[in-house]
Amino acid sequence: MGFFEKVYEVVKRIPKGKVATYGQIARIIGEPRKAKIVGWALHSNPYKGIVPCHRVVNRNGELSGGFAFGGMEIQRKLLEDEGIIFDESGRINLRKYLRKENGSEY
DNA sequence: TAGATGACTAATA
DNA sequence: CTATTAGCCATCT
Repeated sequence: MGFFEKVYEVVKRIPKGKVATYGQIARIIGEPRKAKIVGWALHSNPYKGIVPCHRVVNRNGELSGGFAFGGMEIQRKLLEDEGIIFDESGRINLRKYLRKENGSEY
């Protein structure tokens, strides 16, 4: 299984109402240095509709910014629908929403 | 083959 | 928390 596939698997496992960082995902997979590659995996050709890219944020708790999957506004709306609150700076409370690394089999 | 790029992170101030 | 610097590595040109 390639690195990309692993990324997709992990992202798909993010529970609703929670988020994960790129570094977090990379760590779960077992390659903490490839945080950037995780971003790459999502940017390149994610399984549209299968991988919840909107739940993946950077370590600041901020969303991707540039292109996402239809627009930043949609992304924010989706997260809000899942119960995630954005602060005035357009960021989310990682303390509360960051997903924990449950028993990963990777 | 080499150099530049980027949906990043950790360390430091 | 913000800003800056350096390290990282698969892809692109």
